[in-house]
Amino acid sequence: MQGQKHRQNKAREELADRMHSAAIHLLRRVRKQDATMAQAPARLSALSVLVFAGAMTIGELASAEQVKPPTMSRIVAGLERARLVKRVRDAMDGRRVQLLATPKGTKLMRQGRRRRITYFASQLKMLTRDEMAILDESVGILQKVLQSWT
Amino acid sequence: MQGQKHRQNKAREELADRMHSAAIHLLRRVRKQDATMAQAPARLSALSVLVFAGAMTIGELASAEQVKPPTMSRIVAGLERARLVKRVRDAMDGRRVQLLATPKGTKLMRQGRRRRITYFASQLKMLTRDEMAILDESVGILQKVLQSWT
DNA sequence: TGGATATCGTTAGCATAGCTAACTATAATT
DNA sequence: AATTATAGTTAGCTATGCTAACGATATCCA
Repeated sequence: MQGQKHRQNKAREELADRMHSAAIHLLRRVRKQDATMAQAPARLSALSVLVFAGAMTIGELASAEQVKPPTMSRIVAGLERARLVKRVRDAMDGRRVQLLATPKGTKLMRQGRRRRITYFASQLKMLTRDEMAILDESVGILQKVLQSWT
Repeated sequence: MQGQKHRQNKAREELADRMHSAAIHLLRRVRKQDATMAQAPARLSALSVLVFAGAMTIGELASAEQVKPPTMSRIVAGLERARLVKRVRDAMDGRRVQLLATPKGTKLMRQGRRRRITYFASQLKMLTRDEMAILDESVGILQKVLQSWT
């Protein structure tokens, strides 16, 4: 039935719209906590990947961050200047450069993540147990959508 | 009871962490659709507020976008150059400048929003009716959290 | 083997977007 | 009228995204 399909499309689009908007506003809020870390957002995001997923090359990190290589090259240069990561030339392939978070980088990341998450979590105190459960379930659903995204 | 409180805090932090991460990844995906509009993200976001919430001043728009006035001043300059908004001096208070989306701006926004949302919405087709309902409810909860955010 | 081709990363140059400090113009206060 | 407050802009810094062009290294294949 055509009318029903149309209603379903509309429902999906309204939901998509609201989720999109909520995500934007959530990140704007949370981002402000990062100011205490004295590192720009793209750097913190890249460092986070290195700390929590382990060493990788510039190209891999660029791809993980959905950014072009020259952009990642510069982000890494900044992180290196701040002594948060170090480069190690690949012994097998001289073109490749493995990136490693330094102890300083790892420490900063863990502390920062903790601060950001704690801040957001404190805002969730207003929610009931049921509301928390719904949010919890919804994140799982969203993760599934993101994984199979084409 | 202290043990229970601790468990609750931990649950909140884990949830906050997962929501944070999901929001980041969602926006990275959706953002790419905006390329077709030939306007940068901050401009599209500001224009969106003007189109969907109506005319307002630079300061109000800056505050709505959680950005400082000089930043919004420049974003609006770009939108004006592209003839997507126009400025109208406030008759009551000569310091103020009301911003209005032009017909061109309104049209672009509606089309762009449509494209972005349609793209995201198409990814939601894999979900069941129940999963949609959970996401729907969760967005309402998140909106509530954002509204009362301190 | 050695020249062509492919890959990894960097450099250069452009536009956008965030900030603070300092400025202009207008309004409000005293 | 003089002072103070408010709205917006300008100037100048840093950061982040892109493409195009380049150097260095690896790989292919005739």
